[in-house]
Amino acid sequence: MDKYDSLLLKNQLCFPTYAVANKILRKYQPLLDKLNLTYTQYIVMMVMWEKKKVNEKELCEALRLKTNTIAPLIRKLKDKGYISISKDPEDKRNLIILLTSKGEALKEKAVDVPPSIAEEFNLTEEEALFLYKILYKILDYEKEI
Amino acid sequence: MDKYDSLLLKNQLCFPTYAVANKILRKYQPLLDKLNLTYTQYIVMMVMWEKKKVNEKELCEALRLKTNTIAPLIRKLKDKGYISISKDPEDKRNLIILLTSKGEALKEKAVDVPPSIAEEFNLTEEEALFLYKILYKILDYEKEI
DNA sequence: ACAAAATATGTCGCATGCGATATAATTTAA
DNA sequence: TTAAATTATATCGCATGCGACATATTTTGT
Repeated sequence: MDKYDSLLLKNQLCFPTYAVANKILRKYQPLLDKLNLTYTQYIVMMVMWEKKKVNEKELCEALRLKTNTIAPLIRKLKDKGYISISKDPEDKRNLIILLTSKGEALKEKAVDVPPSIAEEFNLTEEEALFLYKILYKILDYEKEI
Repeated sequence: MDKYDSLLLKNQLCFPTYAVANKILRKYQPLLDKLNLTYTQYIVMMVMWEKKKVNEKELCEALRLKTNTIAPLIRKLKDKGYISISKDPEDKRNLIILLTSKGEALKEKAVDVPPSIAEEFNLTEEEALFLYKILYKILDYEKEI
């Protein structure tokens, strides 16, 4: 075991994770082009289709993204008419984000979009399930200090 | 099974893959700051430490990235003095990218960098191996037409 | 009450990644 | 042989993601 072995791409989990994420994005983009959505806009819409109403903090938490990524994003979706944005009168720090009827209607077109990554990349049911479990284990893990 | 179930974040493999990749990047960045490298620059250097000499096409293939991502990147690494770039006299379309001695020296500092993602996120050995296998299965899979 | 801390969101600058397109060099095919 | 196809790389414009920092609002501590 060479002391530099950990510096080989093939010995690092970070690299295939990063490369697979890129590969999946490339797979989705042409499908999402038909909806005139980017991938990030698409996952925002997925949250909106599910929740109908959220504030920005909830959106950040659901998507594991920061406010400085989300803020410009929701403005674009508002411009497209899929969501509305307003201040919460109860607590004016909060943004209330609502799914519009136009946004709701987009859901019909979106049903065709999500390719099953498992099928797309020829994974077995077992592999897909295992992958799913491990990824969420990583996502939910908060290292104790 | 609702027809919209596939539009739930929790039913899609694409989302956790994307979110985990982001999470890993956030984990690496502060460590790489000490080397004054970005993550993408870091994985280029990993290839260079291993191969010493590549052309741009080989780099793109190793990192599964496109030339329009790699091109500006290698120019920055050249500016930092870690690699040299020249035309191949044999075939002037090719770029020859060489690790410099300064780049080689950086390897010493980089040995400390890679956190074991498995340890970092509390995965078992078995989980890490399985994850690794599935990710590379996806990366290497080319759908037949 | 009211200054200080906490919370939610926003702006800025940087570094990606990508598709579309362009350019230069080499290979191929009629 | 030489125009067309292929190959390798570069440029442009767009949409992220992020840390650092700023702003507005609410809560907290004394």
